[in-house]
Amino acid sequence: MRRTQAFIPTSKEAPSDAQLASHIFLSRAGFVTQSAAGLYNYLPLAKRVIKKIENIVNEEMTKVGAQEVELSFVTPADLWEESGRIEKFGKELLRFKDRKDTQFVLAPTNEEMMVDFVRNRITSYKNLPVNLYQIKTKFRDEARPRFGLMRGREFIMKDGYSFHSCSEDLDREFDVMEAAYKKILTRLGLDYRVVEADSGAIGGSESKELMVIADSGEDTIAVCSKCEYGANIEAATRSERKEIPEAPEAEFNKFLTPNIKSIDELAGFFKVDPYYTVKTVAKKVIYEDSEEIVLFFLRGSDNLQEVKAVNATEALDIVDANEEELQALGVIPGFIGPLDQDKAKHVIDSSLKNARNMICGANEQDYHFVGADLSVISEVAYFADIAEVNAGDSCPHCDGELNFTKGIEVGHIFKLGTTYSKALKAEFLDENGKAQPFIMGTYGMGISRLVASVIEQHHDENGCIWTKSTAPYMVNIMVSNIKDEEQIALGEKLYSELQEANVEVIFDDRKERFGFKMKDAELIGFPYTVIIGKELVNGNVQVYERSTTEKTAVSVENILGEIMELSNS
RNA sequence: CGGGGCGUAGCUCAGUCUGGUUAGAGUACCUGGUUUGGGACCAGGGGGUCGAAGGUUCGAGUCCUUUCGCCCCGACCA
Repeated sequence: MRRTQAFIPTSKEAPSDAQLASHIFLSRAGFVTQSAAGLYNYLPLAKRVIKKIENIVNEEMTKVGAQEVELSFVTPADLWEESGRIEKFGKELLRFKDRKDTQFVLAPTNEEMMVDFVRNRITSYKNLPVNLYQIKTKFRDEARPRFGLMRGREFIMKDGYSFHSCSEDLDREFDVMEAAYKKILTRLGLDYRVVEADSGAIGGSESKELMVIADSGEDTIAVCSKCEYGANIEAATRSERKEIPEAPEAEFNKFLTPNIKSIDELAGFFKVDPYYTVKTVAKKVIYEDSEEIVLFFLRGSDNLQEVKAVNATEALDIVDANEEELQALGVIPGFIGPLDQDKAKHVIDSSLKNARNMICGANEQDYHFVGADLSVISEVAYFADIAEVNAGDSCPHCDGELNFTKGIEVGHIFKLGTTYSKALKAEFLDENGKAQPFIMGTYGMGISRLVASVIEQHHDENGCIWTKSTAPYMVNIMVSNIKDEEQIALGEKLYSELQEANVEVIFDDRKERFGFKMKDAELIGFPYTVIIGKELVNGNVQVYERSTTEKTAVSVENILGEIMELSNS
């Protein structure tokens, strides 16, 4: 491509609302433009990058036997009613009617569609397993899209679905997909981590997320300092605390604690480690057709992990409870405790099972219990892991400690089981001629988010630094002085030679000065720029490497070979 | 959903509080010239229903009402 003919509108200034490096540089360098909140247009450079990523995904999927298909973007709403997800997905599902007044949704993911696609077409265990995927636009009407391509409402996602006749085969495929996803991210040149995850709105049992490590990531992940363990904070677990603070010694007693409501105040008042206090978090728990106040009890040293709380209560969502709701219930904020708790349904964190020497609310204005022994309710109360792990907690798998880091979720793989096949009555006949629901897995990867992730991980103050596998063009030929006929002639020659050799090359033949064109090349981030300029009098050109910002002189005779070598390495 | 901010040239913004010729700057763009190793300079030029609708006024970018759009913060520890 000749730069004079390319549609690459670069600019010095980013949109005022751009915050992230990827958003700023992808806008400035002429990759994307915004059309509305969370909606972006892809310019030619972005389209090239997307195709590169898609090709790598396709190659790796083909290697493991997954087959590419394409489902309609507009999907009948009744499939979503059939699975029950039309409620669960809520407003994120964009719904509309066609001219015949039939309800449709824009697909945010395609479990239902894919199950419908195979049901009654694959009917025998002999035709299993099968793994089908597509790479296509998805739409989720997010309450608050942000960060450019990172969290758009419309985005490109690879979504894959596998169908199995037994769970062992699903386990096998799950591992195959994990390995394939890792391969893809490695090929893209990304630093990532595979972590255990919550299954969220999709449903299912085991799931893992592929996280690109970046400070700007929206997810917090806990990673072990010693072993491979990593988990999204929503799902992270820990082993029992090893260094336990010295326990306060006190007989069971009710203590006057006027206006002592927070954990800080309580621990300070009794001069104990918050570990020995019981924290109460009151939430309103929302179910499909009802809601109620639930009290969550934790150690004072822990925080409630809301996703775990949602799972423990099997709720659709949980929101804060307000004072009035608590008063209506008859509980006394600040002095709520788990002992003799009969006012509200409650969940107790498993770290409190059989806990002794605890200080907790006495369910009475201005009173707390000291020396409480929770083993008395261990038989009757509902315990669950609802605590968020803290930095420094012990790894659940080894003796390392957990540290926090930020990640961008670019992939998520699930063992779905029969959730959808049962709901949609998608069955096959097994060896005994008996009808069984498909056992499913689902595997997502955010293609447009990967574009942004590459830049989040690879940029400097001057712009993008594309990895070789993602670069829109491998080489940029830059003629320093467009009036120098010798320079132009060499540029033209090299340009056609590289094209001939199938190197993706752009030829900056614009009538601009050296600095202008260099800044532009740095902003866009081509891996290599061949500078044809002042060194030419010595028979040399220079190769500028974007990732190191170093310029190396190469003789005119050797430049073609040098570039071929660099672009293939 | 709750709270806040902003809509003026392709882009980044000033002007709005305190209404008053023809609405500005930088940048980008076009023409000509100079320059040619880090977004250079000189001269000339094109580009605006001031988000939209309604109202107040002799007069509205500016004041009032409505509305649309975009962005940010929040959705936690009893």
